[in-house]
Amino acid sequence: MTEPLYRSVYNTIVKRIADADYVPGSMLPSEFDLAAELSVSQGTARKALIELEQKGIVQRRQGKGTFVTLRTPENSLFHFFSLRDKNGDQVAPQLQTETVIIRAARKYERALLHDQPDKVFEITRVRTFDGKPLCHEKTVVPAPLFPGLKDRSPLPNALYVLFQQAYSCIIISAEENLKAATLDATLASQLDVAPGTPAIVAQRRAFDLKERLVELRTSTFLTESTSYFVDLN
Amino acid sequence: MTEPLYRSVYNTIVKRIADADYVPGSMLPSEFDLAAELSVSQGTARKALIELEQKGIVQRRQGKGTFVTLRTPENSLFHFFSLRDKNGDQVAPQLQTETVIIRAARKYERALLHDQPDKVFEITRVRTFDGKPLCHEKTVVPAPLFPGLKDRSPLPNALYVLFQQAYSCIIISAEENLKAATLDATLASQLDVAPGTPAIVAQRRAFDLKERLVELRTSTFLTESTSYFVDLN
DNA sequence: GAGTGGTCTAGACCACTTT
DNA sequence: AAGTGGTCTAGACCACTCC
Repeated sequence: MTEPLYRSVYNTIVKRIADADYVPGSMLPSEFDLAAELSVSQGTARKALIELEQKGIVQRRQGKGTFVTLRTPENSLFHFFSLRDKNGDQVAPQLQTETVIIRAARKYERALLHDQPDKVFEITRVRTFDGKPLCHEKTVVPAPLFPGLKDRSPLPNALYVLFQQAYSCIIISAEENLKAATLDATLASQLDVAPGTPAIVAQRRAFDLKERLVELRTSTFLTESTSYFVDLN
Repeated sequence: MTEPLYRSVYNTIVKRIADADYVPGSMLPSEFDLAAELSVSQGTARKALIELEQKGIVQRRQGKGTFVTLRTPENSLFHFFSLRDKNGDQVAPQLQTETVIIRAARKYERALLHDQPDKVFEITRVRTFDGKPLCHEKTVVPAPLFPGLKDRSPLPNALYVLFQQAYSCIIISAEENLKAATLDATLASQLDVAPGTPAIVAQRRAFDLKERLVELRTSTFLTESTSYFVDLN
């Protein structure tokens, strides 16, 4: 075996979460119990748990236990919505409008998304902040992964909370590619600004616990009173 | 003592790097030697070293040793320049023009920068990629921290390499706030595009090993053939 | 072969949370 | 008081690098 022991412990726990043996918000067995069950030392179980915490898959709290990360509107925002206001505080936008349709996947969507879906849901939303439109989002997800999604509209503000609670799909990480653009007439009118207003356009790819690409999202942000925050390390 | 032992080991090592007892590129004492010297167990020294590696301050290589991170043009680019081309590959821009001046610090610069400098160096550069202008950067650093900087012009492509080698100032982390804008006539002509072209404007704050804010930078990126990549975790 | 970091163990004690 | 994770120790053996 070239694979370290703690890695197999890690993988075992990931599998159990993916299989809903351990559900979000619940407590994992203690380090001692996990170690005994998997026939490793407590230190080895601990190392696996620490890596799981660093990946954001579990959360550890001294005196309480280790818990499967529960996506809440708050932490979902914190991890996956990077706009800050002029004071550097996180922006909490409101949902204004939403449309959900099901349609055939475009060729590139089929090629990229998990399991090469023939059909996808397309969720289009406009969010506001301080009473003014702030961003336009077009989210595309594989239809087979989220049966009945359309019937749930209006969807909650934080999609990833729904994905986790209703579909056991836990979003762990995402990448965005940003470009600058000027708004065309259509988008400008939806965001209630003049055509030609500059905006940041973000192309997102989001991955779940099994490292499957389960979402493509195009967000268009106005940056007059907010900015997109990036931490470089 | 509320501070854990490994943290004081960590701080001791950071201090030694800041004081140039350990210089970039050189090997630290082994875990065993550090532990003996500081009267802790090997495991505790190890924990400090692992944290230093996660912060990017040292690099560990099995069989070889632990080394103080050396900023090279390559890794400096990798960590602090997030533009990707259409294939998702890192963009390596060339330097086109550069001006360095020394001037009085503006009020907000004096308030933000380390040690509230009265004078600052302002470095203005245009970078190209594939033969075309790609970005305009205005970098402001405290003059007292970088004596004689102006006389070194033309500065190397990667400023942080110079900061480290010539001034023992090791940049560890940075934050950027991004906005979208349309270029005014001046910037547009410098980047050889039409006025009104959309661009991403990034306001950077860079911090060194001692967590001092030592640089303010405003970068203006064209995003026609590149995009600004962000990893969300 | 000698020296380095990487993995793994077994045990101790501390700090925090809940009952 | 009991149970959790957090720190710390002391030791073993493995994998990799260099001479």
